[in-house]
Amino acid sequence: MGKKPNFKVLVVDDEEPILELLRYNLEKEGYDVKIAENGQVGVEIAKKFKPDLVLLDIMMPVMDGVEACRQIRANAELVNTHVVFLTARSEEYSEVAAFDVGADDYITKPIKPRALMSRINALFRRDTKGKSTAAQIVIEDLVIDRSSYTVRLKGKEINLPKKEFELLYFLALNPNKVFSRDDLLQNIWGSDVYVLARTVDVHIRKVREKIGDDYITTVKGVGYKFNLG
Amino acid sequence: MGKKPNFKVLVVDDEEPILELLRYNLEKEGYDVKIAENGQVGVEIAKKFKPDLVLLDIMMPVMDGVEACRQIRANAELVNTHVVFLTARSEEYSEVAAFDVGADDYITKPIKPRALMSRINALFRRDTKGKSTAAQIVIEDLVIDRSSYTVRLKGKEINLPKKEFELLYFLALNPNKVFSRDDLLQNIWGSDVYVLARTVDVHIRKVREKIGDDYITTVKGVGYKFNLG
DNA sequence: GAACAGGTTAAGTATTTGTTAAGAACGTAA
DNA sequence: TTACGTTCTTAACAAATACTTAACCTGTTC
Repeated sequence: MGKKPNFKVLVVDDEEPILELLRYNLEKEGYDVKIAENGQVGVEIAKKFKPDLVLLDIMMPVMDGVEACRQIRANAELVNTHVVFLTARSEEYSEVAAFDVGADDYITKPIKPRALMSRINALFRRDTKGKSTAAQIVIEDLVIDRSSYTVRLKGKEINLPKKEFELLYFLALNPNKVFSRDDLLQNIWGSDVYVLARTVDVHIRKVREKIGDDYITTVKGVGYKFNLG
Repeated sequence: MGKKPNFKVLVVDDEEPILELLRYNLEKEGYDVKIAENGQVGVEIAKKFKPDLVLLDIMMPVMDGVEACRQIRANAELVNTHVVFLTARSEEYSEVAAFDVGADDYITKPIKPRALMSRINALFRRDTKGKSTAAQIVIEDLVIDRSSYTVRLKGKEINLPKKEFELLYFLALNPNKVFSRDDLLQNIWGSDVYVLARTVDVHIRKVREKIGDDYITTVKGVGYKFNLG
């Protein structure tokens, strides 16, 4: 289904079935998943993998979750990593310890995949918020409104599909700056999407078809730009 | 993370770990937090701090929660302060007393931070809503009346079930703004309810069935919006 | 004119949404 | 309580529409 923008999740648990359950569900949601069977291995992988989220069982052999969390929190490269504990209902006391060590949330077993996914998605949603996005860009007769996802040209509303809208929005956000097709693919499609550069041309054409040829200029051999002035 | 508009919370409990657990979670949510270890200290701090919410343990040395609540309620400057009791499951008898003394809510230990935060946020949401909530929204032929929970289209009354009404109401309250299915679930269903995003589609369809297709527009790949203008 | 870059078009594929229906959950009244 | 009617959620399939590709066209440069 919906592709997540490259979010990486590390699952650390000593129970094989739980690892598989979580891996399956997370991958289905589009996350990049790695697993570890105890805290020590978990911490090692975390250092290399630099996950955005670690799901950490508390009771584990070799190194328990609380200690693993402490070590993760101690690593400067992992400051932006979320840590969520998985605990059996009985282990209530570790709750306090977990938060002391810097957990972001904790989830009690038995795990309900749907609820878990919902909470994880919410966690990342908060992250992605606050992106620098102008609510509205006004250039001459053109009004590009991100909150309503509409474009108005001389007051007349124009309907743009998602990719076309984002293409126009991105270019207009950086007027007079030329972007190569690859730049545009990176910024609008995302870094993990593989599509041909010429795909951009087709979208550019569709946008021009709707707002006219005046706003977007081709810089031959380089790319496209939105002109202002 | 999410900054709350300066809401102040006072936590009164004699157990250190619980105080810390609550303080940690509340501060993470963006609240301004103070703590007290018994009712007497709690009341004193409350008078100066003027919190928007007091989380009050019932069983405490020096002065118990019920008495503390009574004193808070007796203070004219604290009329708008919410009081929520924290109790062990066994202390059921105090429930009646708690509400008699003017408690707003009642939460049993062991405390689940996630659920607690959810309830607290909901409490404040109700507060802030009061201002931005229109009793009646009138758009062209459509009248949405929150107090009577009814919708009239061209004068004819239409019966909408709760979810459908709230969906329409929420969208109409923020016209022209696109909301993703997840946004809608968060705002209407609540942050602790886990249902599939496609559930929204079904409700949208039912609303459209009743008020026609003109008011709610689909923005493909993004979500839904109520159109105005 | 050959090589190259971009424009344009159309077709196939993929994705998203619409719609329906079944049953779970909920509330209410007997 | 049970029975009933309603509402909510899910799942499945159909329909709509967006996206990507590839092919062909145009114009420019050397």
